[in-house]
Amino acid sequence: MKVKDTPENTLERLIIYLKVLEALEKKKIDFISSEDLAKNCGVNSAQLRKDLSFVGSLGTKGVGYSVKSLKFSLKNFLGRAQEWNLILGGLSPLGIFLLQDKILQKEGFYFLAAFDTKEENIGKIYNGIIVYNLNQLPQVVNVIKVDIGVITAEENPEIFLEAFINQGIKAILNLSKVPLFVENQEIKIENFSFSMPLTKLSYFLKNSL
Amino acid sequence: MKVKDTPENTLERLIIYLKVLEALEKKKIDFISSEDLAKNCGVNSAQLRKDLSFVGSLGTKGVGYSVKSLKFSLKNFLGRAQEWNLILGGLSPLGIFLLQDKILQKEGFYFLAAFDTKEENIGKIYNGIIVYNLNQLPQVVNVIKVDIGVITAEENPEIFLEAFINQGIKAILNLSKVPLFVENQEIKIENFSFSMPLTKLSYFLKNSL
DNA sequence: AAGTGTGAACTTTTTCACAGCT
DNA sequence: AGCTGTGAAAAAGTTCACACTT
Repeated sequence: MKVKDTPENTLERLIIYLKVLEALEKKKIDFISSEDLAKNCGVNSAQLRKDLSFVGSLGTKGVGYSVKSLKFSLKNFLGRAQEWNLILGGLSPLGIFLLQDKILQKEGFYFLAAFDTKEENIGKIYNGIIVYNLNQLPQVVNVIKVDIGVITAEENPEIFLEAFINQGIKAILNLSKVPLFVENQEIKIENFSFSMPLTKLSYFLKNSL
Repeated sequence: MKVKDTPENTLERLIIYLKVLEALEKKKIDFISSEDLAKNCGVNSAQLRKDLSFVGSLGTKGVGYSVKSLKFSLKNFLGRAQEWNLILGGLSPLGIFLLQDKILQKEGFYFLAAFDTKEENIGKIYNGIIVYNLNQLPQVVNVIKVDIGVITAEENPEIFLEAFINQGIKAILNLSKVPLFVENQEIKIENFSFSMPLTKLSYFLKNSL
């Protein structure tokens, strides 16, 4: 699959580089050195160059990097040159927010359907996206190609995880309160909640007296 | 400040352990071994025990860990035994969502004020939280103790960052599109956007054909 | 002259394995 | 007998430093 697997930390930094490059592009910056880009990304230039070496030989010696073409290479490498189909599980306030907001769409992530278990929510429509009963998932998966399942349920998120996995969904973003894990290496779960970065900050504050 | 600094990855895992312990407590589980807890947290038991050793000697040899007291120790260690005061910068849809939702409150993070630069937003009230003009920040900071500044601006997030730092705020959660960094080691910025975990998933999907 | 790409040195993190406590 | 806590070994990640290209 790959000569050397990209480490998790490198992957995270590559995503940061991509975002910063997008901002630089808006500022009409055409070329940048590893030194300058690194400063904008909170790393040192050796780190940045080593990280980029996982993607390829992307710069010009003596010159630096083309912002546009580096951005292009990173988007490709990260699977962000294409669009992805999402479904949502659990109609919490956060779930409804994500359906209504356009941020994810702008980045190429499209919600195609939502699922819930509470009868009163079935049939509701948010931003053109229909809420189905979770037991209708097999039929929906039959019709559309689902890439990523996003779990926003406030209660029993594992019910949605199980249903998603049973329907062959391989990538899960879990935004519920409780982190979820599976043994199966073919399935990737990303756990996130706002309390993660906030707790890092509370730890920092507690220890910086 | 500390004998040995807690590594970033350990810190992140400790936060996961805390969340999982909270879930176990709800399931009325009183005691658990490192082996079983580790399984629930997606790590191996040696990792978990080593991580916990940064917090202290928390288990009982031959027995395991008390769910309640381990949770308590972790909360204390992570600065989550106390409440924290937040202000919000930038009245985007995400910003409004965070003001209105109660998730962060339930975890001990309280928004006390919001700030924006657009005249039409000043004076609005969400969930009892008043939106001030950013130039009123000094007066507000004079009256209330602000622990964490949360940036949700869609445009020019750096304006809020600068204003927050100028007012002595040391902890920043940046939820804007572009990651922000500062040299000053006394200030801690956590950058987060949903596109981080989603891009990790798109990378995974792209490479698991 | 300037700045990339990368082996080699160094540092940090993870895993192993077992002594020691209950 | 069972499971923690932790030094020591192994693995992984970061930084250095310089050969090499433009």
